[in-house]
Amino acid sequence: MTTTTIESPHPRQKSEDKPVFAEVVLNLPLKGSFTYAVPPEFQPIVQPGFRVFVPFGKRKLTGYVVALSDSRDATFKIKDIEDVLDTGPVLSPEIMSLTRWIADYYRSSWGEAVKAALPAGLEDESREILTLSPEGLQALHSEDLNESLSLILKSVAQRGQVTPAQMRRLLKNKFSAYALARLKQSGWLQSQLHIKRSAIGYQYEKLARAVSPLPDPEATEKLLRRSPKQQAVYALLLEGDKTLKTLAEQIPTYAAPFKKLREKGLAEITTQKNLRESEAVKPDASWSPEAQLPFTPDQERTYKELHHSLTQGEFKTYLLHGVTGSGKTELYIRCIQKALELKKTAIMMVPEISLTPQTVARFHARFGTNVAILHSGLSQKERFLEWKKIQEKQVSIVVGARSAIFAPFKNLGVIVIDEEHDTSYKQDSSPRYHARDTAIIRARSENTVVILGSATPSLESLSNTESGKYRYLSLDKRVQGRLLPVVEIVDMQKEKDEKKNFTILSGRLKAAIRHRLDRKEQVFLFLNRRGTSNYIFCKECGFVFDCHHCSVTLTYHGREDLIRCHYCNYTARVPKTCADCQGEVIHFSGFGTQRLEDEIKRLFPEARTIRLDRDTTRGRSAFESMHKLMNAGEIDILIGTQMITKGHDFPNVTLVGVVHADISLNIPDFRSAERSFQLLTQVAGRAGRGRVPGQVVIQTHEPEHFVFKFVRDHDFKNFYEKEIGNRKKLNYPPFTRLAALVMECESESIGEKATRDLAEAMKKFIACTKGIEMIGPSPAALYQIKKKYRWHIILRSMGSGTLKTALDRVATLKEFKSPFKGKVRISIDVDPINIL
DNA sequence: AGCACGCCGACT
DNA sequence: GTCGGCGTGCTC
Repeated sequence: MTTTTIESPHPRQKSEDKPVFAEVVLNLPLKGSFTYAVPPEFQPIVQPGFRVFVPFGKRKLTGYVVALSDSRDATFKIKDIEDVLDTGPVLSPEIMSLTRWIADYYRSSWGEAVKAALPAGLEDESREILTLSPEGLQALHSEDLNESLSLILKSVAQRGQVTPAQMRRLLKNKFSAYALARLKQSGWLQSQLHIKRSAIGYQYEKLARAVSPLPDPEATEKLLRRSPKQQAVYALLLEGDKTLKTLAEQIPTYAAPFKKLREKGLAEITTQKNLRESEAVKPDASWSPEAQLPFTPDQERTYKELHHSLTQGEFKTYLLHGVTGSGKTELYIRCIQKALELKKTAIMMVPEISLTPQTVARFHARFGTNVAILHSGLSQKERFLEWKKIQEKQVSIVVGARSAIFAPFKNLGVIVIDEEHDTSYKQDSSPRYHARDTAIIRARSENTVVILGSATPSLESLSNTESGKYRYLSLDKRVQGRLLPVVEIVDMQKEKDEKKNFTILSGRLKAAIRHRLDRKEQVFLFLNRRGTSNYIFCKECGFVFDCHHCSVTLTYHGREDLIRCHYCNYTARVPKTCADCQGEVIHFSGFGTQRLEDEIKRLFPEARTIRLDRDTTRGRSAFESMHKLMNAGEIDILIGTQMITKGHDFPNVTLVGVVHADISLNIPDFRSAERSFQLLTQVAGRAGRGRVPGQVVIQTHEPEHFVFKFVRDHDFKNFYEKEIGNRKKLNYPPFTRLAALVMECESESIGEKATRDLAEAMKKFIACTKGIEMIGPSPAALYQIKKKYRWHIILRSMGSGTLKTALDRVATLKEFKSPFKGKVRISIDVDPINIL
């Protein structure tokens, strides 16, 4: 379909007397929609869900039509929609209501939420392009100009054309908007509005055509008399414009004669813009679906229940709790198969880092070309094409990370969320939505089954099974009777005191590595590098200082020599001795995978060692080659961060070493124990998935911490009981709801003042509002990120309703709306997953 | 978010 | 008196 043959699936009745207005939302942090008039030529076309190009202030932007109406508020002047960018709605009613919920719940604008739901790069924008006029050029050489004027003129002269944004970047603080305005006024600079059309949604095609008006037949005859080939081509063009492709099909040797025709001025080439079409998915003839794996009785029992809900087509959320290797994926696949049998569609979500070629291959093996894949490794164009496959119903399944929840499916049958506890499901920029919770909202309005799967469910989800919101299902046996790994905890404090071993590796872990190397088995060493802030602990007993009110590890501030709670701002001098045993206290300073690698190479020079983390891994190809090497047995020791703990299956890894478990344990966050349990269980699950039972060695300075006991015993149930008790005692989620206000500012003093002012203003009404509480303000745990200082204020309430009311109130405060000359940025994170 | 307008101190 | 910084308010 080209832009010239616009059709609407539901042509709207065109009425002469009633003007049509469109409510348009924009990808700007602006609440509310804007009303535009729909010019008559667009009236039969435009529907809610269409993208339109609209003038907005001095700019032109892509907007999304959310509603049509025939009346309007007469309080402002109304502009016309300038262009319609689609031939059909890109937003279904389902996605529109989902994005509206996101905007409302996570406090972004509707347009921002819509932007998150569509593949990136679709938006057209206008931008201003500046060029130098002849007078300007002359002035640059002859006139006596001040610095800011001449700098601007020079920058334009140098590059031919510049956008204001480029100029700002070029001249930094020497740039003056005022000077630019004057230059434009004087006519020395010319400004033009260029519309930058997104290349993603369109494709351009070369078109051959006869030059019109046609020269008189006699002249043409004369020109072509002696060249039958040219005549043939020309005759074809007279029938109508031809793409070069069709021309080639009809006359394979068209090129030379066509060139002659152009030289003779009879033909020309133009470019036509078409809406990009996705290539039809070609069924792979050689492909046949891989056989189903037989179910264990456990799986069979679980499936029976899921099957029931699937065939009922009801909204129901299941939490599938199954240890690593218990066959969750096979269950997901069967449920998806069931949905397809029912002529429905399916969304399969996995954490970004689990979306490995292995995972993808598994789905391709079972569903062939019926699967679209959405992951961050795709280019914008590839991503758009995958999205288009879904939109055009060429596929019925999507496998993808967070944004797959917006897959434009109709008739959704099941949404699977694997590793539901994974924190990557929460987007960390606006709109800060949680894909799991968004999935449940979507499922509710589309009567769909949701399956949340995890070996280590989040406390939130598990407590939802207790309240009856979710249905709990468990798979507690590993398929083929595989054994759970044997977990040992090594006390690194003792290692130092008793064995005088001050290196990274304990004697126990070294011996274990040696043993595995001798047996030609593989070793995986895990080091969590997300230990950004320093903490204080006792050298003698390993006691870590934490806040009594918040149960959050206190962070050490070297500059002021203080320790501080990043929730409630409790501050204290660094204690001289340990509160527990009077021992000497020191502060933690970390080491990374690089140092671990050096150490390993020194200790085991003969072993083939590879390190995989953000520094050594660029792109997915590094993963793939690592994977091949591992499975070919070309690597003995793999050193890595969290990146390699998911979605990879290494059957010959029999030893997993967690080098420094304390890092995740002491992240100043109330969820650090839960995180650590999940992480350690996950990492341990990497050991011994083949025939050989696995061994796990965890090194820590706090062997007494309750998390380790439960990790060692593979005891999720009791971990949950213990941790949920802690949460209840301290009033944390899932017993309460949180929202974090995050202030960011380049100036420390201004930011501090703005934060204090906002907190004061909030205190006034929080104090007299029931069921809501303010924690902080305090400097953020990550106090400085990219030259910006950060603070936060946490709001805690009993229910999400109270929280919403309070946030609505906050949004009206002038301290929130215009925080200090616009230098301070305030964002709201509802249901924050990392308060750092 | 971006952009214009308008107020005020600083200096050719 | 102009220049240029910066806060304020608006965008259908």
